[in-house]
Amino acid sequence: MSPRTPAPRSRRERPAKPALTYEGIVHTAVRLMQTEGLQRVTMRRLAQELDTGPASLYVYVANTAELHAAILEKLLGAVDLTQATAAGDWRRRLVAVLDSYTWVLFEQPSLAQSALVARPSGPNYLALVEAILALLHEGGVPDEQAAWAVDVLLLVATATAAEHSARRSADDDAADELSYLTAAIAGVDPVKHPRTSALGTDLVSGAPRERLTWFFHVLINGTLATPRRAGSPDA
Amino acid sequence: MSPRTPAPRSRRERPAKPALTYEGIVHTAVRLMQTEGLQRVTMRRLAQELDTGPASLYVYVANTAELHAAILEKLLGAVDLTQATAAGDWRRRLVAVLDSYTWVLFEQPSLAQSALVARPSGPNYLALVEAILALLHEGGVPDEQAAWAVDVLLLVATATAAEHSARRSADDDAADELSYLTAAIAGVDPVKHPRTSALGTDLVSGAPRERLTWFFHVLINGTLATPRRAGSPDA
DNA sequence: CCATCTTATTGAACATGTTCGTCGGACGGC
DNA sequence: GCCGTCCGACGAACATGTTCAATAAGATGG
Repeated sequence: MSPRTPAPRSRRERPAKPALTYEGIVHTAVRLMQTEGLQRVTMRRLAQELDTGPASLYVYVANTAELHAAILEKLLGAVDLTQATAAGDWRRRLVAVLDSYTWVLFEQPSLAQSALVARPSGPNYLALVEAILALLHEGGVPDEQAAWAVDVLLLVATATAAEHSARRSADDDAADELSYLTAAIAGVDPVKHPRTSALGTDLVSGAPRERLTWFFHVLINGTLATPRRAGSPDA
Repeated sequence: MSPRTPAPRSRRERPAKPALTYEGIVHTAVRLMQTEGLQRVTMRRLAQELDTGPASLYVYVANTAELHAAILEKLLGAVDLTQATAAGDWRRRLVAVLDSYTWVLFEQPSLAQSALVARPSGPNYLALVEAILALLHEGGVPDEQAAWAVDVLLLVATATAAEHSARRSADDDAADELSYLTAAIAGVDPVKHPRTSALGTDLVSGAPRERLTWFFHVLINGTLATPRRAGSPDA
């Protein structure tokens, strides 16, 4: 807005600046993301927006990953948790909640990446955990298993989204198949790697979301079938 | 080796330089990692080691993540795949292979993080995939499900390791419990979040490796119980 | 044997994350 | 009301990833 910073005099002697706050920083970061895109939400750009220097932010935020995790936490407010208390099959409702979570992540895959190393722990995240735990409880999953199940469920969802943070080629859809993996599988030696060769492109095929839904069902079924102490139910 | 670059004259007019190669770059990167630690394996440091500029590396490697993924691929040579063809319960052997994989990752968690966004696709990785597929086949897992199961299995292992790339506090073991999550769970409202409150510290307890082993069993059992088309076996 | 073209290479530049020593104001004790 | 202490804020600095236009070397064609 300012047609070039009016006076380059030291910020130190500005009269009344609204004093930095964690909440203020995160709020500004979210707004910046919505207006200019996530890749513009850098420490420096954010500091500029707050009319200060980058170093000042480090008093409230440990690093960029934590900042991004804080943004994600805010975005998690958009996750639809109404299914948690709705009627119907609990599995379907649980998958619905997880799907809603992944919608948010797939919009901003690089946030998912940050969330892996600096997990959010704000109210929206806790509400999500609570909803999943309630659904698992409703499904008769023992507490011990539910505590870890919620972990894997969110881990798989988050990691799957994070995987897509590299794929960018926005225009050409055919280009996303140029992955080295696809090429490597195609040129594999059928003698040394019979199974890989037999499955071929099945290994890399399938829409991401379809896969993820299957993953969720695997985890739910597996949780029901796997007590904490013994490794497998029939071993 | 050179006791301080003898002559700082332009590299351009050096006589015979061994010509950059992808293999050479990765080999040097691995050596550098073993001698100086992973955090020293930067584009600039690596270029310096190869007596060239950083830009030259980008002809062979797309970015740092891909470089790190290439390093991991080399390290995967240490994964013990002998269990794949051994005798005994296939589940136990499958978990043994996956455990061996995670040992490598837990040594260098930040490599796991890179591997999430830029998956390795070299011979060692393919051998690992082949081994897992063979074991799933031996267990009677249908091909369609096996193709996706190998994906989740490796995803969970990799993501779990990546989660640990932040935890650093090498000396004080008690400090790793200062995670915001733990605090958030402790101070949760029992009325709004009954399930979370009930489980309490169970949500964050458990040795990482014990958890991961349980995850593996969940995935194996779940894969056996979850066909590709229908969501759940009893729905 | 020379002209031309392709391609790897490179130096320089820019934006970023993060740290450090210092400074200034606010707050509490007297 | 004064002073000393403490802590947040800040400017500057350094290392990093990544891009780009220019250049040299080798291949190709005549």
